[in-house]
Amino acid sequence: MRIILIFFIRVFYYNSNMERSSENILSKYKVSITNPRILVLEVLLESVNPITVEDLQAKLKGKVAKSTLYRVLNDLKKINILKEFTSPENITVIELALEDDPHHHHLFCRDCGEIIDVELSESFENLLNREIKKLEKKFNFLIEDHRVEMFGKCTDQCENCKK
Amino acid sequence: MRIILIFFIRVFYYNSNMERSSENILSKYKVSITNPRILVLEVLLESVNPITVEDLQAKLKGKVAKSTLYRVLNDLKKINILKEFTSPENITVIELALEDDPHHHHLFCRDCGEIIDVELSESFENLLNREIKKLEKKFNFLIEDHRVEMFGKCTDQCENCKK
DNA sequence: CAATAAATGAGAATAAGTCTCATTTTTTAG
DNA sequence: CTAAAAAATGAGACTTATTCTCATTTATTG
Repeated sequence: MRIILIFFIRVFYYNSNMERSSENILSKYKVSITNPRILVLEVLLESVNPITVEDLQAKLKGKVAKSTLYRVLNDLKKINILKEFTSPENITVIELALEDDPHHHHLFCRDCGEIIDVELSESFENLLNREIKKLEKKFNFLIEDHRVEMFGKCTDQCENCKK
Repeated sequence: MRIILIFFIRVFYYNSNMERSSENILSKYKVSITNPRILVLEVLLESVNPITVEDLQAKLKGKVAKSTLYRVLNDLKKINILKEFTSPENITVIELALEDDPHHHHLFCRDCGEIIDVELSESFENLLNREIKKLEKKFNFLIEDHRVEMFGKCTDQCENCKK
């Protein structure tokens, strides 16, 4: 009994960490495990919200060459675990999107540049999916992905905007 | 009576054309009326769907200098009648958004790069607005604008994708 | 552990967009 | 209608984000 329990604890522990370690992510997608990739993934895993390439570069403190950094980002895009989009000021922003990450959208502050991940209600997503089905018929399109972006100002809770 | 009728016909004719001529748009927003601005606006007025800066440049056939083109685009952004966004391939795309233009969203074809303006149902927009109100409270945010982007493939109706 | 394949770093190259400044065009005021 | 002032333009230099090249290093495979 005790042995069985330990076994399950191990399995659980293993799985819960599996997903989130850089090495495991890379091996899961059959991408060779290299230092720059690990370092970039570590920064991205730590980031709660999307970050700019500039921020990422800063957090890497020169440990990864610029050319390599962009190459790694392209590698991650290719295996479809990195999403890239653009802020209202046209700055490229990236975010890790692992398979089991929840579907979400983005809220942009025009004043301080902060980007917040937000989840919309299930009923909203359902209605959107129904709208999408209508559009697929109307335009003879196959719609594979969508995103909702919202723009505004964080009124007082953010450090930058308080100024 | 006849004179009154002619008067109203004139007023109607005047107004219905007013909105859509480059000169009238510029004077409405108190922006000086110059040739480059007229030319750029004419191309944008002709475009049913959003276009890339490259396409715009091509349609202007060298009649407007590159620096001027970007300046004019920035002028139009400042008076808030030009919207700018980014395709999935990170290409900047622009679209005129005059006051009385209907609220709409965008459908992107990943294969041919086509971008289609789409309107979503009123009930969808209402629900989205309710979601936005919830987010404003939750994040202490003032949300001023939103957009929904959908990505996929036009399956057979588009000239480029037929290939 | 050696051979092969893949990835890296450094910096050159590219491309989108901005800036500068002398000239031209537009607006304003008389 | 015209002259003076203000604003916009064109040409090309400049900036900045991203990609490319290639010699060297690191990972993978057998």
